[in-house]
Amino acid sequence: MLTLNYIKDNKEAIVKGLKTRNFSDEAIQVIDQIAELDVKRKSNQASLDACLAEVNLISKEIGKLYQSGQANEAEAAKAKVATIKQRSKVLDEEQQSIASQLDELLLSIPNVPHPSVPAGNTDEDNVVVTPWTSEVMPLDGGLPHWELAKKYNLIDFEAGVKITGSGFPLFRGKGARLERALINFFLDEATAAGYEEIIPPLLVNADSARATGQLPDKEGQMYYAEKDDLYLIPTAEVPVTNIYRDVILKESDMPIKLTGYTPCFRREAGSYGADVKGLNRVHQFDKVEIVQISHPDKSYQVLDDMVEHVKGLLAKLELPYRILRLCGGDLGFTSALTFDFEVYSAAQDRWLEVSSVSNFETYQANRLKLRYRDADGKKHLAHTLNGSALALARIVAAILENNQVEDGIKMPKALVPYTRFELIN
RNA sequence: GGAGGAGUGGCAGAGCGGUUGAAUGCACCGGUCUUGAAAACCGGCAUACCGCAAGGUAUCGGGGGUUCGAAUCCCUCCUCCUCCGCCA
Repeated sequence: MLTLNYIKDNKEAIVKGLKTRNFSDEAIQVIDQIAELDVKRKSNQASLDACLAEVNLISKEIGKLYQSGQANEAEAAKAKVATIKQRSKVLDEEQQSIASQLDELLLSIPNVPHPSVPAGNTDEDNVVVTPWTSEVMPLDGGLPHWELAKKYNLIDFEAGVKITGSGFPLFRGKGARLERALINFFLDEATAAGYEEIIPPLLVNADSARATGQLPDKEGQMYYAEKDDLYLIPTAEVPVTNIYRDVILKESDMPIKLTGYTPCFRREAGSYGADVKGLNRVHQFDKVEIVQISHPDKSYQVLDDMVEHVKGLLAKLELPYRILRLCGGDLGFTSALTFDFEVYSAAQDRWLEVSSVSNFETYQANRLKLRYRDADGKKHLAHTLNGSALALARIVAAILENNQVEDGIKMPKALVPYTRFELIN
């Protein structure tokens, strides 16, 4: 969330940002409500502090009175404290109510979009920044991946349905091998680019989910283990970024570069039909995530680096892709600027989102309480960024569909050392 | 799962109802001394909020309670350690 000070000092910028996100004028009034509540909060806190100070002072006197045997005077002082405490109790309740109202309002404000974020309502309005990049042109048509999966016995969707339910694919044989090859390939590439590999827990507590912004606004997206009050991670971003929750870094610690492979779990209630066919949208998928914690001055350079990294992966996989700059309406709640990567699927004649690379600036860091100390010893919020490098299920779909040759499916060269086979047939 | 023990500042570690936001040591920063360094000595050194400041308030694993007053007593949750049980 945004900090109170930022909101007070940058009202214009926030209002403009909320408009980019298509917030209504009524919704934008929260900014003023927050400012008013904050004034109330300060004056109430001052009164409360004064009360408590008085109680503390008298209590010390009572101690001295008892020690010097002046019990009567002490009793009188106690009575005085009792009246003050009645007042302080009221003030305290008031303060707690103000704090929770303020918190609720603060949580309702999304991140301020970067100036380069285009206006727009839906994914139709996203701006294509890299139109088409591929050395190989895909075949026209061909079979969609769910048919290829069946033909070559790579993915058994029915078995997944029986074992768990719809949206839980079961990979087998060369399909499983391809999945594992991709995971290893992505991790090796990230490691070569200087990212430290992490294997995090797959369940997280509410504090962690809140810190990266999944709670409260995306609660319904996560699987929840009620008995233990834990959430299945929707992305490695959650556990990996939370490593640095409540941490004060040295300036020289940054940038911190982390990568992690995890399965990702998403409830994704709602949509049915062609959009969710096969691997297009599943409840469990594998993903290699890259995360960076950056100095605020460098974060946009870091974002560019991460975009370049993802470009490199897609180039090595010889997949045709385009990059989109997300418009205000499609931008994630916590993000300031996001680039989506989409891979073209000839068989389905559509673009599949395979990566999303974002700069959250201080928005996550504020919830995380992730700060660094500058040369003068002053503390500032760091910037956090992350991106998929890459999301597996759809990449598998794209590789299968785009590499159909007469006698099977040809693996991209870069992947062969990992798959140890060149052809699926 | 059962039985015990423990959680205090960056680390180690005292305090176990009153002037303790917290002794002491180490680490760290500044200074004196020195040609320089070490040693020695002097000073500084938690976080958040409010305040121009002086200063005030809160925080001794989290939450709640008792009390005029809680790091200290009670309840509860969490974490760690030891032993037993179970187990990939």
